[in-house]
Amino acid sequence: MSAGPLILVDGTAYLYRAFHALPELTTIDGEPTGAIHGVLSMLRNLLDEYEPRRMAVVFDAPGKTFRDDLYDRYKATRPPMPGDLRAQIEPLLEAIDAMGLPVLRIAGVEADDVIGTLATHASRTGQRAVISTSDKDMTQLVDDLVEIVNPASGQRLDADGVRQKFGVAPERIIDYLTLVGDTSDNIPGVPGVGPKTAAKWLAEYGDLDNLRDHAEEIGGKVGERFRETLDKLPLYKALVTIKCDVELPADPDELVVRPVDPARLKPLLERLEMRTTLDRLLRDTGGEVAEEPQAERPPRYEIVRDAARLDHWLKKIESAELVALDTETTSLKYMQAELVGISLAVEPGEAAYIPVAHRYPGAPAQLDRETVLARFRPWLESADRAKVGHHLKYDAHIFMNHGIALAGIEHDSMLESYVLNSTGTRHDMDSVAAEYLGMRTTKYEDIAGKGAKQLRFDEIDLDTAGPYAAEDADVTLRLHGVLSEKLNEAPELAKLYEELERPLLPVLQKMEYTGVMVDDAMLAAQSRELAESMLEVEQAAYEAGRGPFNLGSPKQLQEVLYGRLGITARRKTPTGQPSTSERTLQELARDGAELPAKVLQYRALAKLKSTYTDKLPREINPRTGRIHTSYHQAVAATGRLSSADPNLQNIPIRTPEGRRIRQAFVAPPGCRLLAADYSQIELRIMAHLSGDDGLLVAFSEGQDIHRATAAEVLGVAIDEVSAEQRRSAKAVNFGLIYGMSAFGLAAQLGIGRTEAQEYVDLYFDRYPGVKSYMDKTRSLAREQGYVSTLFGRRLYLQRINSRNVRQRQGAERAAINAPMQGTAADIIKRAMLDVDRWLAAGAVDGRLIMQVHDELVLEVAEADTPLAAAAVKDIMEGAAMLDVPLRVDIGTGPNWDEAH
DNA sequence: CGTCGGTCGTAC
DNA sequence: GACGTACGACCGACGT
Repeated sequence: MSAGPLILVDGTAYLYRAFHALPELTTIDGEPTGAIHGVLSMLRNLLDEYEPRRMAVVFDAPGKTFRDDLYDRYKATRPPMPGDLRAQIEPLLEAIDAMGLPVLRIAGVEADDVIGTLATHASRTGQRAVISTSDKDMTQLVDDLVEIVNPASGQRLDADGVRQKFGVAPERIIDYLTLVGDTSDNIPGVPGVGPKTAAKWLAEYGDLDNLRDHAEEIGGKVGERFRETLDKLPLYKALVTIKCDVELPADPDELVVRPVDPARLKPLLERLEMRTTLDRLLRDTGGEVAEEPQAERPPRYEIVRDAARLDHWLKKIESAELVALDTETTSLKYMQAELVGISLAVEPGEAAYIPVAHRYPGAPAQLDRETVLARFRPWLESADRAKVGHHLKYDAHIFMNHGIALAGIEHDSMLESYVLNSTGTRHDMDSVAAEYLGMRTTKYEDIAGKGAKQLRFDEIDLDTAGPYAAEDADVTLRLHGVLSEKLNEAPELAKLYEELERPLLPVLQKMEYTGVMVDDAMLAAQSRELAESMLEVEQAAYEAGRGPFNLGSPKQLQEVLYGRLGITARRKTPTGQPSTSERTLQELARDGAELPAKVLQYRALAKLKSTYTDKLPREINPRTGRIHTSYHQAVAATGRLSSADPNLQNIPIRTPEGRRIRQAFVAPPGCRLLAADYSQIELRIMAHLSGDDGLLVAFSEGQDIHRATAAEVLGVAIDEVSAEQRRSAKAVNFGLIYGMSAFGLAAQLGIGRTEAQEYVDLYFDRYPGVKSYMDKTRSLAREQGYVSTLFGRRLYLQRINSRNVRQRQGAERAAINAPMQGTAADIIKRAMLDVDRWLAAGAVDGRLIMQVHDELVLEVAEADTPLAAAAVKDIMEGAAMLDVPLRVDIGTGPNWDEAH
């Protein structure tokens, strides 16, 4: 057998420790995962520490053991296993097995016994073993070759350690435990005898047998007790003795650590929302990950550093049908990134990296960046030379930074992956390659390090950087091969990709590059005002809270509120803590509590300041004086865009104080901002998709939809609907879009649950088409596992048939919402393409600058504003032909606030 | 001193 | 016992 000890893990002890030591965790759908997290993390530490070749993770089997037969009170004081823990066992075992670690669970005995048997076997055959457990009973197994390590402290116990800790040798631990007993197993031992006495007696008399023979010699009360317990001692001894001759299902020598099985581990840990753990496990095992059978020869990656080879590759790409293209740069921030190198691949397994700006001590000579770009320019700017990339929007930005307008963006494998299945995987290249090629690609972190000492790409050694960079192009080409084939098998999706997502890419690139002008002086002034207000509110809060504390800390607030002030908690967070959420505070404030009101004010101010007025000025590019967000095109499950760095899709509007921030989004001199937003687009889509007559009529007659709903459902005349009634109807309308329950509606409106249910019933009674549409959507989702938008975009719902009620209901709500949210996303994307095309035709001087889900913002030359407003309205309203009209509200102004 | 999960809050 | 989709700030625990 090999070197290195056999590692024996007390899985049951791990499990309980993880469950009790860690906060409760659940997935978004409520599946408990805390213990799984804990156990996997402990296992990972163990693997890091020992890098074992042989190992067993041992768990108690469910059901009775021989000890229960011996002693009917065995473990009788132990509460039954909590349901939240029990539920985690099966997935945990599955995960450990998928990690390649042998799992043992043998009926009729406990984990201790299996471990005892294995440790004894190891020791007898001259092998070392390490037992990882926090259970002191196991110390009886320690000998010259077997030691124990505590998973929490990392403390190791060999025979000497046991002697030090317990005052007896490992061979005497059984006797020791017999005397002392074990409360957790409900073994009383000798009353009055604790660790000290037991150790003293054993030191004096050697072992338990000899001690019994001299029972009469022991004086005092404790001697009496000992003599009273004598007849029970054999039973106790049998109970504390670990059984070392368990019949094992397999040869202990077969407990070999296997490679991780990503195909099993990935879906499981993704379901459990343990992506970080997953990434670590896959990374840790590195080369040991089960390899897909290597089809062809190893890839050939070339680093191009001279003119002759550059010519060679230029010729190659000129004649190639499709070329995979990737750039390496100095930064992820596209507006400040500079080109460091270009990667190309023309056929799978054959790629080149052309470094142009690696700068580190001893860097070899490279081709000059300007020369290379000049040579590449015609090809890069040619619409006839087809390129494929992974996230080419970024590369387009980089070339733009060097004055090159990338054209011929034929394919983007990130968008292909997104259209195929928006939720099955993340869409970064490493994830997509793992998913569709079964490949573990080199990650940036792998070559650049991470954290503060992460290198910029131009600082990375060419011998390291070259193969990585070339691999990116190679993998992109291979991915496109697989993904385009899959897309062609689903014509609806292919169309969506070809006609919507792919053409949108350059439109977004232009929007980002243009950016939006922001008045930083105005934001700075707002920051100062906010700071003043915060100071006032803060003082008032300290007074109300009877002393200062960190207003930004929910935890401290919780202590002050429910501790110091003794307010009764009326709400709990999902983790069982008394809640300090806005809702809760609002309720408390309404009841007259002073502190909650102040905290709410403070929070609102702090949010505005830190997230917006402080943050946005820092995001202004000094070169352009503008903010350049990133629109993520492959993130949202429903097909929406998202915006980040900074997020321009959550700029406040609802409150007057927040709304002021929009005044800082301005048009440059000579221009106006034009904001155009779809009115009630999701409800209109609901009307269209459901075909409900009542809704269709209401919309085609141009009625105020919430008012119309209130009138219809409550049976009042449309001009007699009160504000309160309209508010309720609005909540119902929005609730429907979100797949709401009566419970949720009740919470939203602050009414009783039955009342809410009556409202919902009444609604469905009046709008039967909506009811049947919802039912149909749910059943369709169950049957096919996905739902579709009007334009064929699919959203797969992994959990739609889950046995877990909460998970399933969550998926059902997503199923209801996705067609409406997704169709709206499709429509505005179509509108963006149309508006862009119209702008490109040059009738007006204007640019698209923002998209906020149902709103487009343009910057237009002052003189062109009326024309642009009319045209944009027409284009957007005509972006889709539904059974109800699309309505667009248009506004213009010097800033975003006034354009509404 | 960074990372990460939890909680909260902004938008549509 | 949660009405959908996002991004991101802050806190506090934890690991280096």
